[in-house]
Amino acid sequence: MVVRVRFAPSPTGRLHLGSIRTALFNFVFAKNQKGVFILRIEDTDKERSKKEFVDDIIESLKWLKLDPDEGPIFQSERIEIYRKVIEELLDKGKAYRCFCSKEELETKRQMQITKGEPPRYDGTCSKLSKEEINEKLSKGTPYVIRLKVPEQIITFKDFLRGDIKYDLRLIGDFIIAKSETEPLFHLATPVDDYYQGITHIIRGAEHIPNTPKQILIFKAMNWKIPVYAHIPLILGEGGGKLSKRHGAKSVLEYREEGFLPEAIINFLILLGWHPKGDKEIISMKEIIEEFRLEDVEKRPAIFNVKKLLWLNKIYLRRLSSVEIENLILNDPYLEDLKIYLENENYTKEKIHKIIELGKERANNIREIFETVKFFYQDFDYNKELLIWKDYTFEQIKNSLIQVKNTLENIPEEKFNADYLKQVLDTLNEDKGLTYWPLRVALTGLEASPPPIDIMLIIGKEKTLKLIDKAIEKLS
RNA sequence: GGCCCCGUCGUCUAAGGGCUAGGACACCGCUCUUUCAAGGCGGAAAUACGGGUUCGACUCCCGUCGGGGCCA
Repeated sequence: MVVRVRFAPSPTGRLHLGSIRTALFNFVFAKNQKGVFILRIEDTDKERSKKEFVDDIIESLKWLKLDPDEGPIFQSERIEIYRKVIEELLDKGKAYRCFCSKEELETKRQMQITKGEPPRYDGTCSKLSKEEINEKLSKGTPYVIRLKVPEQIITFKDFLRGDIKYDLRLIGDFIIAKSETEPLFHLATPVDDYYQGITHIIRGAEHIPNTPKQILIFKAMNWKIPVYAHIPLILGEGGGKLSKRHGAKSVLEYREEGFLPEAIINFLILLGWHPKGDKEIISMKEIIEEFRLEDVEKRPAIFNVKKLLWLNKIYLRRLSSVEIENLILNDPYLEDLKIYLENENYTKEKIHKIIELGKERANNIREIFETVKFFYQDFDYNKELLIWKDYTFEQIKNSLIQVKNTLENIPEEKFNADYLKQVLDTLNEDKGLTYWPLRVALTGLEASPPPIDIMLIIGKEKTLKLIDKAIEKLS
């Protein structure tokens, strides 16, 4: 039998890392099993579902290369299917219309709470005769549709956790639809899972308590129950489910910040699963080969940004400057960085070198240019910054003058890394006296790439100008 | 509050009756170095607690505590 799994988000907000991880586990399992990965958009809540969030979901999956084999399938387009199921459930007496008003229900609920009973529907309308129902219908009394829930303990198997028991008496006859054409989550989901031939339901652990309700629909319709596997939640750094409220960023925000999809995938798969051995860096290809659903961790994992940063840095350093350039050129989310690639002061070759220098010091693509901004804009600094160790302004100034004179005498054809190093290294016993003020003069920063690399990019003329500026500051 | 899930370094995890409880991120130190980053070397750091079962428990069972989720 072919494995079929689905990722079924509601388009009610931007997709964050917690959700996309569910998609990733589904995707990886499907590919490992040579199965089918389906995208289903659960948009039955018309109030909260938005087109922009549907686009966000699709774009996020695309960026991370988690493309669905089927879908997107929209629940909002399948109302007719749910209607048929609801009618069948009503016909078979597995579900019934409930005409109780909100006020009635609330009073009953309060009474149950006072008595210390679990608040649940008491089943009044399940006892209505055909005549009573027809009468209420003809009067246009508003109603909802409830499922008849047997008074028993249900046991279902979770692929990761084993048997989970649930006392159905705590649920009561719950509402499965607001009307024949307005199905609720607990109806639409199992109906779709059945009709879309889903074999394995891999979803977040927050759905464990929902599972008995959905299984009841399967049972009422006499359908084969799929395998359920509830993967652990990702918790925010302060504890608590990862959510927008906890400051969880959306997938596409990470994209905007210049994170690499490979790093995000690598990071997320390691939250709850790990390959054999001590491997930390793993490609999608390897994940697909090695993934075993049964090896997935049960305990919730706390989201740790530092590790994501580390992984991203590793993937970033693997890219050549040309690859980084192409990423920027082809990603509309990084469009504003193009100005750095098209700067007329530098040749293509020099821009590649700038990227190379920035890349070593950056966590993500955007940071590359932050660390080498001095190549692109005028800068200023306090003259105190020029001071190396305990040297005086006078000594620093002399050092800079010495450097300047030396550089001035170097012919253009000898202005290369090896020669510059050879000459500058011998100027002072304490190399810091040469390089620190020079570096500050060239960058205005206390932390930057090495001065020789910078000089080769900006050229002799600009270098001398910047040194002059520093000398002037000290005069 | 009721029900459910989960408990190994700060974090992600490895070991599923016998190990000096391993790795990675982060942290600290040393090294390299003009600075930063990266690299190299080293360090500190965990089986929540209490009872069982067993010759032997991080591992199995029970309880407590703690964290999380769902419903209200």
